[in-house]
Amino acid sequence: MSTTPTPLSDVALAQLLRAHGLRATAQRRAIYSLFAGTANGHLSAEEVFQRARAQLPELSRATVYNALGELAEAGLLGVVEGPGPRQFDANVAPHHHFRCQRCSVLYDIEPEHIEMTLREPGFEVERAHVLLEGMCPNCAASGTEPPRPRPVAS
Amino acid sequence: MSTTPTPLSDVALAQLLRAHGLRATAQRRAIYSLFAGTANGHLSAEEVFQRARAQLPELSRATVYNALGELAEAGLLGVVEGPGPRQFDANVAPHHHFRCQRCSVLYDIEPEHIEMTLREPGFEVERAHVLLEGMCPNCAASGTEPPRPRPVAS
DNA sequence: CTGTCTGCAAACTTTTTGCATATAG
DNA sequence: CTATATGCAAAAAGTTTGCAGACAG
Repeated sequence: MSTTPTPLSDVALAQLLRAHGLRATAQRRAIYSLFAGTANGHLSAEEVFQRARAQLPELSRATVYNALGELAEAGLLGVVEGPGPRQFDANVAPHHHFRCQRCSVLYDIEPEHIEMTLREPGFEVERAHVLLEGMCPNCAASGTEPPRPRPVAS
Repeated sequence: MSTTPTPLSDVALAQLLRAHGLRATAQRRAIYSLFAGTANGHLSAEEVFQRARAQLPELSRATVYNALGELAEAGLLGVVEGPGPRQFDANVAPHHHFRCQRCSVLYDIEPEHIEMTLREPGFEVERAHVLLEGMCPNCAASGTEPPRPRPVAS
């Protein structure tokens, strides 16, 4: 469950970055490839820093924060605010989230799975984000174990 | 729009705090009364600190953070996470929020005004919070003015 | 009185910034 | 070659903690 996820070639990665107005540096490629490699990838800046440093030991936190900000601004990453550090999201399409109160894992919820109608005259809604909280299927299945604090980057 | 909102007597305030297992100190009364005085009150820890210090010059930030945490834990205040500092909310009942992208003001949205159905087997939803973003009636009315940064505590 | 709360200061976490150097295009 | 990005270090912003003294109940 944690072996070599490399669905995008380095070249394709570089093209993608350039297509979005960003220079294709080694750091940005390494950072973005972490997300491109994950289907349902939610990572904090610190997690990105730890993982990317495995490939680029020189990498600094400032660069990680800069790069994540630029990738988000370019529309290549989404941002999920919530308790604890900001989470960056490989899934750019509008969607919702479910945070498990037991294991803290953040799940994507496709917009089709939430039917929503708003009745509020005067408010021009541009975006809607639903944050669901409760018990995820995994934790619901594993009975009444003690809550784990926070999953660490593997 | 900013004059003497004191709908709860000091005594009632003290009783309320004690009823929730908290000692009724001057600091907690001052802090909680800021919220009790606002219908749609959303304040950050820093805003609370600034306003409450007007009544209690000795007040320290640590006490504000402690008190807000205790009030939230006691169920007297809600917490709204988002971009920027945590916001504390006088409205304890479950409800949603609308953040104006122009003026950054956070509005309460009553749950009745959002109809929502979730279809996700396996996930046991305990709470749902919708964050809407767009243009509030005020800003929509005032045409195309430049976006104000963030409203400061008056 | 006694346990809880406060104030102060210091530490901690997360994120941003300034500046000299390195590198993509 | 030049504008942009990086690394480092320092600072900013937000929040938590330890401890001695103060105060509610």
